[in-house]
Amino acid sequence: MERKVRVRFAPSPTGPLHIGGVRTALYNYLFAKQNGGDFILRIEDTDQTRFVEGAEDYIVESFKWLGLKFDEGVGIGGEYGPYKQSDRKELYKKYALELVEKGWAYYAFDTPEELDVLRKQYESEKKNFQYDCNTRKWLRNSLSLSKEEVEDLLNQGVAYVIRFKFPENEDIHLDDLIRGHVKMNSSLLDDKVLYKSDGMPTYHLANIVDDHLMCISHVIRGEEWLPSCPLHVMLYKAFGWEDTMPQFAHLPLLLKPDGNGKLSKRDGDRLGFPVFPLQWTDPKSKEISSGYRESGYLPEAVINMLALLGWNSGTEQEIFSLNELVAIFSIDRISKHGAKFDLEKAKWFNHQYLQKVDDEVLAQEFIKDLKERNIDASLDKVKSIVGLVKERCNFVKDIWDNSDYFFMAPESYAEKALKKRWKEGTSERLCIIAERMSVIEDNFSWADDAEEFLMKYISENELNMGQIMNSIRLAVVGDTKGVNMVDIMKILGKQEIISRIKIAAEKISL
RNA sequence: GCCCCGUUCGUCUAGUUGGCCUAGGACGCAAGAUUUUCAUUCUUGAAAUCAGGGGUUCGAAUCCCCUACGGGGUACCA
Repeated sequence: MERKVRVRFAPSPTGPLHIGGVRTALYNYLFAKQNGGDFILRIEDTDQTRFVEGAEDYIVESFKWLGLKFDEGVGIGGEYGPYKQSDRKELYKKYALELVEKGWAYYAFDTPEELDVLRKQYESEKKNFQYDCNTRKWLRNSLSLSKEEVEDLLNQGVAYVIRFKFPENEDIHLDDLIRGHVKMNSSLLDDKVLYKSDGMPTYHLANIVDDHLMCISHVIRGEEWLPSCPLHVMLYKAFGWEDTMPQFAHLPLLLKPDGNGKLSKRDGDRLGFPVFPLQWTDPKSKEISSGYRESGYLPEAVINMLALLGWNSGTEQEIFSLNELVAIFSIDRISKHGAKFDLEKAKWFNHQYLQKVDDEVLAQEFIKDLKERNIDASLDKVKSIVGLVKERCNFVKDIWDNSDYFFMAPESYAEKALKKRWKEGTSERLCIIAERMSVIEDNFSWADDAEEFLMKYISENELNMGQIMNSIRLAVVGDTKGVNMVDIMKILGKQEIISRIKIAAEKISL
């Protein structure tokens, strides 16, 4: 029977949400929506020592910004709650005990310190210590100790953990939606702790219990879980839940743009791009990590960029809206190898999306930048300026560099441009032009009339256009950059243009 | 060390049932065109002996084996 598709994104609130995590969530979302399924947010906070203040809110806020909506979960609710594992704490012990009873798990009384000593000792002999089918025979657990001894220890309240008991020499098979068939031998696997001495389950137990209880149909998660997947498969078997075991899909990781290893927080700071969706301030160190949102990325661009990092549609289309992605996404087109993050391409995506944003929206954003520079300008004016310059921008914050001359007269003139554009006689000629232009009637067609006049002036004096227009541009803009000269004249107006020309003619002497 | 996963232009990738691949696209890069400037845009180009070596086959990027390299895991972290 076809099961309803239900997937979950299950971060642990140990800090800001990593961009790789966002991609995992995105793929879950796309898969769920494509199949008319549910997308669930579960918070996995079973490690109390790593809890970070504000991380949970950060996660919720991030998805809000990205526009990925959960159907169920923390902050939303749903029939299968609670969705935070610390709120489900009481539930897990029963399942751990069930496994002990069935002979799939056992109590272990070894302290972390004791195990640490063993690990070090093995290491010094260039061997690897593992709590497994061989070593458990002589370690302190309910398999090696007598029933009475175990009961005594339990009654005395001695700290214990519950470990999974891997059968000896058994091949464990799993079919991964991305990797295909994977086989591992149980003798190589260690008896993972399922239930910790602090009364909390580990990831492995909580994950399987919750996925089962929440009727999860597909587990789409990072590749770092692939090695422990055989344990998860065995847990389903041990509980007798094989029939409803979810299908697994292990995603390749996001890698550093340079060098090796997976993308980390440090790389972002080092290479100048965000690794987190939103800016994050570490509550303890107060260290600030940049976010996509604060860096000026549009959520749609981030989504699109992430979707194409390790997946492609098989067509040559690269720009996709969320809904288009939902329609066309497929797990079997996810690549198997890690992907290096590409900052340039990320910028390109943002450029594409910035062009689609309405001029008025852009203008409103840009007005905030202007206010910070103590510049007041009408929305209408800013709107037309934005319309002219946005195609040269990747981000809203680029607008200023491409339009500053609309808001202030040049204070200096670019040296290189001067050398190239300002020849002997230029100043004198511009004086004449300014005089003649001041006669032109100052109405809505002023700029066009001015252009017409300039053309005539150029041909009458047998000059070439570049000489004149470029020197005017230099006078008005202060550099060789800028949009079409007539458009600049239109927006700046007659008085301002003439004044800037006169000032330049005066200031610049060769 | 051991286990698992991977390896096509600098980067993201197409290539999925071997032949239409003299390996395609995108980002970036270079050149040219347009723009009187800068940028955009457009066109063209450079860029992968398909990690290397062995097989299988009439034929392999595509199948098999080995090696190398990369990634992940190896916690009472997730």
